[in-house]
Order: sequence, then structure tokens, then C-alpha cells
Amino acid sequence: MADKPGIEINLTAVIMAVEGDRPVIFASSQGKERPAGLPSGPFDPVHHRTLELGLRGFAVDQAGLELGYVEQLYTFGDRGRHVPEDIETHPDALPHVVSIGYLALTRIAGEVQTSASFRDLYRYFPWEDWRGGKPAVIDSFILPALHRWAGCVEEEKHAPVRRGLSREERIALYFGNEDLLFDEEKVLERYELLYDAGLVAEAIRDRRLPISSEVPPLGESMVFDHRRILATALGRIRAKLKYRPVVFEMLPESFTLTELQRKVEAIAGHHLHKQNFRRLVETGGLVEPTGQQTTTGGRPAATFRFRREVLTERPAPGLRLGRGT
Amino acid sequence: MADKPGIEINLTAVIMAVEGDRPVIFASSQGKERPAGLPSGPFDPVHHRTLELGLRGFAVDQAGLELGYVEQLYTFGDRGRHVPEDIETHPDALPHVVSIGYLALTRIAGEVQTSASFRDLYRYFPWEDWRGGKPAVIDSFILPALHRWAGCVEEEKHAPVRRGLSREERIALYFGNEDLLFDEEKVLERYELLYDAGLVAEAIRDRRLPISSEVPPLGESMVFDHRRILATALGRIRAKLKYRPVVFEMLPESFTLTELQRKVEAIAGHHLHKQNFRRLVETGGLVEPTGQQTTTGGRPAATFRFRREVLTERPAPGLRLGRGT
DNA sequence: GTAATAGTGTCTTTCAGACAGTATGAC
DNA sequence: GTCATACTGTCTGAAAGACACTATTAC
Repeated sequence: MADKPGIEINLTAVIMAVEGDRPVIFASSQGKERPAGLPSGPFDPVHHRTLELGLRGFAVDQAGLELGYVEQLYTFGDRGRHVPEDIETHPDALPHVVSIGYLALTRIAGEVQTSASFRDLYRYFPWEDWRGGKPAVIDSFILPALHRWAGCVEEEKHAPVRRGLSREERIALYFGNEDLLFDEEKVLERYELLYDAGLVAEAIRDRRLPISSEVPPLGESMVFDHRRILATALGRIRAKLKYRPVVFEMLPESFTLTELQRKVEAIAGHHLHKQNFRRLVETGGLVEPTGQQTTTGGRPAATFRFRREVLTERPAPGLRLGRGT
Repeated sequence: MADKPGIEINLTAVIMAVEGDRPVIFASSQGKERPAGLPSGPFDPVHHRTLELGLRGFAVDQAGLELGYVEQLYTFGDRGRHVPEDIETHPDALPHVVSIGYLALTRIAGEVQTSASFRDLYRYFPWEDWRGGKPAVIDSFILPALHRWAGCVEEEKHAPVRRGLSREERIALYFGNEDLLFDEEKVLERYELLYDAGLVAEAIRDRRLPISSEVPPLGESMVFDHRRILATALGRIRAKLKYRPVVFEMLPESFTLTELQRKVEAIAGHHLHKQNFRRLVETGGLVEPTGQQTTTGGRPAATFRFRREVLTERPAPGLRLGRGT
């Protein structure tokens, strides 16, 4: 039971908001061209009573934000995934940082605040935003590159895959094909697939691969495993939208149904069927009219507020969002 | 970036199986009357390449089991939840163990093996097994005790509850009432509620409460936060049954549909509608007939096996189980 | 035959998903 | 009037949930 030297627990926060109809996250970088990083720091039990309080502390220090909604995502044991070759001779060279990722949701106040450091989430995952139709990069670059990578291992393709999926199966399952839809929740699976295939900058960094000349890495990279944590966060919130009223953490007190729909679409990454969305939101008892109206160009819209009572009425109050037009 | 002294990462495994129609978990205790504990141990990066490999090591050492399916549950920062009063003067007395809980699913081989240490899961959560109807302990003891506890804080009841639910709201939401069903997935929420109300032995231990004379603590207790991890595991697998074919990890190669249903019911904690269950399983493409039959007392049953292909055909292949007869 | 377990056919209600159409503002 | 946005009414098909009924063994 002696102290294990050399283990550090790192807390990392994905602080998410929606600015207009663009999902944003808080990130900062040392220099203009350096990869960005999420607010994070070491957990120190002498100063932080709980893990979550430690995380909230870093959010105040590094982002100037008092967090409201916070949830734990996952604990990663291999922050720098690269395992040095001289592992036998230098066991201390082993990874010794365990990072615990958290998701926090917040509102962007109308003011400027530190808003300069809230960045568009889809800069890091350009293949995840389908609101303008299927992102061109998927067919023009991702799928060809993945299939090339899968083709490298002919022997594996026919070998009985030991507990797991073949490369081609993963590609089909996570990016879709004629039979299978693109499942917007599988954000982490897609990122990990691209990482394994060496198509994101972090993979090149961790495995010390040569930087391929004409193949541009996909999306902006981040330090350590921060983009993996970000992928976990996006996958989690996309799933959670459907059974928990989490969107309202990112909305102002009152809003129109169209605003609500825009924000949901921003996170979900695709458009929704307008009429059905309104029906679900209203018959689901998620919102109630404020009686006020806004004027936004066309016919004035009624404004609504979140109905807190829904939490104590229905077991899983979310926005069962199907796909839409 | 200096090493933080005094932080230890503990890995804890919930190893679950279904023996006949009883869900069991692996646990062991030092003495006959001592609380049991789950397989666990410190994560040591010098010997374990990843967190999960470390966990698998403890499973082999302490349970003699090679684990198949493993998933991470949650990371708890407050294993011994009690915070000493002299916190200011003795900061080293603070909790400094972070436990990462894992869920592993396995088959119980027909042989005896270490099966002596597989124990009925519902010994630890007697209020979670509704297969014989609503457990009597809920109405006879749990709800009266919880309402007494909620009644202690009249002032809180009317105060605006700061980000969160009132005691009465939690009781209704997690144990159900006339309007709200008992939601079988909220296992952790129920355990935490009972903990907060001082109705489980761990709460008395952690807060050094006097042991109430006539109030018997609910269920068997466990060391440290192991029962909390177990509650997390049960909640997680009950949820996951519905969208992932995880039951099959606990079933033999071939089985009858009734056997399958019994095992699902064992985990879900309530009975299912037989005809609908069969329809869902077959039309969902989760199983395929083996062509064999078994003889089990009445009409022989056709045996089935898990259809692996379903993983690559449908996005969320689970057993959308509604309640049943 | 009865008891016990396995399996089929069909009806009803709910609701996701889509259609078309109307209402109220700015200009 | 047109354009733009907000909102309403209704149809359809899939599937969850429940009903009654038939089938094949052991005894």
C-alpha cells in the first residue's frame, strides 16, 4: 500500500456551448500554430475535495467560467499513446498520466467575455457536421484512404478476427454504406478509426510516423489525448440529447422553438423535421409558452421556457429526434 | 509537474454472470461475518500497460478468471466518503484513492470452479428484484424510512432547491409512485438515496453514525465503495441490454429462447412478455436456429445461437424490452 | 387423458415520419 | 400583392403490447 510514485491524475474539461447555430468548445493554445488544448490540470487531493471540484477549479482558472452542468465522460490510461521501444530497459518511460475527461455545458452570454477562446467544434471534426449535406471530405478523402488502409491487410480480412471487427467492418459500421446509416453518435469510434488508420495528426505524432507528403491530416489536432476526449464528449451529448433535457443548459431562459431546434441541430450535426420536432417538444411537455413573442423577420414567434417539472414527470425526457429534412 | 504524493489509482471489477436464473457476481470476504469485496488492486503503470490490462490481471489473480467482455463504468474520487472533521489541520487525512470501476461479463461453466465465490447479486440490492412482484421491503420499510428522512427537513422542502431535486422528488423519481413507474435502470440513484438517508451500512460506517437499534440496514454491505460500483454496474447493464447484445456474453454457445428470456429477466429484475420477447429476438435478427432441440420437461425447445452478423447490420441491436406479464 | 412447456396468428393502440395547408409579420 | 417565417391538421406505416389459440413432449 505504499505510494506508487509517478502516477498523476489529470482532469480535462470539454466546456461546450452553442453560439447562434454553431457548437463551440473552450480551447486555448500557446502559439498561433500550436495545437490547442482543453482546460486541464492535475488532481491534487490536498486542495480539491472531490474530482469534480478540482475540475471546476481549473475551469475558473483557465476559462474564467463557473460551470453549471458537469458530467464525467471516461478515464483514459494512455494519454500519450506511444509506447517507447526501450520499454524493457526504461520502465519509467511508460505512460504514467491517467486523464479523466468531463463534459460541461454552458451558455454563451451575449457579451464578448473570453469568447475569443470558444472555438467551433467542427474544426476538429469536419466529417461530423452533416447540416449542409454529407461532408465532401468523407467521399473525397476519408473513405478512399480508409479502404486503402483496410486493403493493406489482406491476410487479416479472411482470418477469423479475434474478438472484434475487421477494418472493413469498422469502416462500414461507423461511416455507413448503402445498407447502414451514418450514426451520429459514433463520434469516438470514427475518431479512433481515423487514428488507427494514421489519418489524424495525433497518430502521426504518437507513432512517430513520417508526415505523409500529399495527405493532409484531418481536422485540427490537439495536444495529448484532448481530441479523443472531445470526441467522447460529442458522442455522449449527441446520445444524451435524446433522453435527457440537456440542451436547455445551453439555451437562454426564453427562446423560440426555431432557436431550440437550431441548437439541437448544431449538436446533433444534422437537420430535423420541423413539424415533428415541434410536436415532440410540445407534447413531450419539455417546454411551456412564456406568453411573449419575438420578431425575427417573418411572422413573430412565440417564446418558450424549459418546463422543469418534466424532470419529475417522465422517466426519460429528451428529444427523440429522428432525422429530418 | 512533480509527482503528487499519496494518490493511488485503484481498479475494481464487477464480474457478472447468470447462474440458471440468478444473477451472480464474484466477491470474497476475509471472514465469515466481514463485508465482502470485489476483485481489485492498485494500478501500477510499471507492470500494467493499460488500465484494462491491469484489471484483467487482478481478475486472474483474485478470481482465477480470464475475462472476455470488459467495459469501464465510472471513476470515483471519494472511496471512503467520510471527510474527517480535522480536515484543516490534517490535510493528509483526506481521501487519496481514486477507484475506477469496471464491468466484466462472463459465463459460469458447468463445472464447480471457484463458483463458491460467485454470489447472488440481489443479496446486495434486495429492492431491485421485482420478478416475484414488488419486493415487500419497499413498502414495509424503505418508503416509510425515506419519507421520515425527507420530513426531517421541512425548511428544505419549501426552499428553492439549489440545482437539484428535493428529497421527496428523489424518492418519487427513483422508487416510483402512482404516476411514476419504478425505473429499473436507476439502480445507482436508488442506492445513493438510501446512502444519503443513512439506510445502508456503508453510510453508518462512513459517517460514523450510531448504529440504530431496531432499523436493520438494507442488504449486505461491502468494503469501501464496492457496493456503489456494483450499483453502477447493475444500472449500466440494465440499460445496455436494450441496445447492445450483451446478454450473449453470459450465455452458452447454444440456448433455448426461454433460457435466453430467463437470463435477461434475471438482469432486468422483472418478467417480460413471452410472445413479444420471442418476436423481438427473432425479427431483430439477434439469434438463428441451430437446428438442434433440447428436452426440458414439456415440448422440446429449438435451440438458437447468437447471430454475430447483427453487429454489422443494425446500429443498436438490443432487446428493446418492455415490461411484461 | 392431464400437466407442462414451446410456439403461432392476429388485433389494437401508439407514435414517428411525412404530407399539405394556413397565419402573421415586413416590405 | 410577395417574401419570409411561424404554426396547424391529417394521413400512413411500423411496431410495441396484449389477446387467444395450437403443438409436442412426459406421465
